[in-house]
Amino acid sequence: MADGMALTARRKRLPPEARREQIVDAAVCYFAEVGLAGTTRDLAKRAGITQALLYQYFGSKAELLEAVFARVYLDRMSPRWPGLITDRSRSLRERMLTFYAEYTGAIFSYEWLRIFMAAGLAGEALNRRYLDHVRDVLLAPLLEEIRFAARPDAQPEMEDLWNLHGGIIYLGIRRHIYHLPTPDDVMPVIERAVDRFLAGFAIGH
Amino acid sequence: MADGMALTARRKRLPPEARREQIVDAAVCYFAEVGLAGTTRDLAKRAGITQALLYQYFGSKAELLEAVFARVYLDRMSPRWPGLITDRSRSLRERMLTFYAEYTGAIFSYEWLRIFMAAGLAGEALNRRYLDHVRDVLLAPLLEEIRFAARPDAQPEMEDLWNLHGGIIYLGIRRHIYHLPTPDDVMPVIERAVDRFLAGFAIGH
DNA sequence: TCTTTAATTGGTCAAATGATCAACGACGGG
DNA sequence: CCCGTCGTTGATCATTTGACCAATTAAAGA
Repeated sequence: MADGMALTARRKRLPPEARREQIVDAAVCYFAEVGLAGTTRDLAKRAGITQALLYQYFGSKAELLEAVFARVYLDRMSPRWPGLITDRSRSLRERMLTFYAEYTGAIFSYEWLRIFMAAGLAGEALNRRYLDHVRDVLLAPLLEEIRFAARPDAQPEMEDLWNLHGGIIYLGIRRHIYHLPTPDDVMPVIERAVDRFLAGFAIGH
Repeated sequence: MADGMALTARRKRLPPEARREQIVDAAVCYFAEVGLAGTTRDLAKRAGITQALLYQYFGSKAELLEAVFARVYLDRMSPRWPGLITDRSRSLRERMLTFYAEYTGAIFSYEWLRIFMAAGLAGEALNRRYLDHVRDVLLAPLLEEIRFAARPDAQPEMEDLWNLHGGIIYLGIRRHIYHLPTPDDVMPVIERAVDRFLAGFAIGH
């Protein structure tokens, strides 16, 4: 019946840039779901193109995965965060809550968490570079701010900050890696965690 | 020269149970390193046996992986922990520190963490069952204990406990999944985290 | 020592997979 | 309306991989 309609949908011609975008989009979704060992054929089928076309835009599967990594990580690290963290015109608590609201808003996605974890297991250097960046650009300044606000006899270490950070990230891991039920709104949990953390270093609101 | 010696080493005949054990041991190590998509041939090579021999002991790769999961998870959940957690003759802080010392001692291994994470990504139901067990048998009783000790106006929720738990587990993830440097001794970090947590609910030592 | 048992192996098959290429055909320019 | 460009496709190749089986041989019992 609708045969004519369905058949006319085949062989759509796209400008290279648009096609490339479409492939990377589909690849992000596909590899997040089935893991980095997913096949180029399944990916092509899901993207509605032929497998051969993938190799028109990417020289190899590894090259395609590079594009996937770039897409997933790029622009998910807001350049505003370092400035936000060190803005002493706002209370430290307020800064931390705003930061973690935006940060979890950026990375608590099915695609990001699963591809990041898969890349970690695969030994991709990308993860270490990313987390080094998190430590140097976000956590280190934040540690400075907390130390500045904390009593001299209760100074936190970087490991304490990783502990706070990990407790928050673990929420996303439970949700997207293990498929366990988690609160729809993560902010109340994060708020309490930040409050406990700051109180632990004798920092009031 | 040493040819005779080297050649006599080939084709060692083992009793089935011992050979099976050896295969599972090698498989745990191998799959933890390369991921669950590792090949039976590489595994066999590493185990010093032929690939065909794997199929003498396991009907399929999936069945072998089942044995790997069983090996990794079995007996890593001590039956002593529930009793330890609810033993009110000891201080809550002491119980929590003892528990997390033993718990991290049990699961902070390269093999456990990586296979557990890979299984989670692969969608194995095992992970959910394991974490449900952790919640029901360990965290739920622990939550009861903390609520008992906490002030009525500062009662923790399960999500707060997951937050503490996650912050601790994240240490192992950084170490074994992301290969990032972490403290050799995790207990000082855990001790401070537990202390902040308890203080947050107005529980003294 | 001889026989029997079964643990182990080399060889092989079928399917899956990454990668390649000649040919097709949709689109824009003349 | 025709033509040339190039995005796209179907077919195909070389490996890899899970799985299987007949032949081999180490080890135990008579």
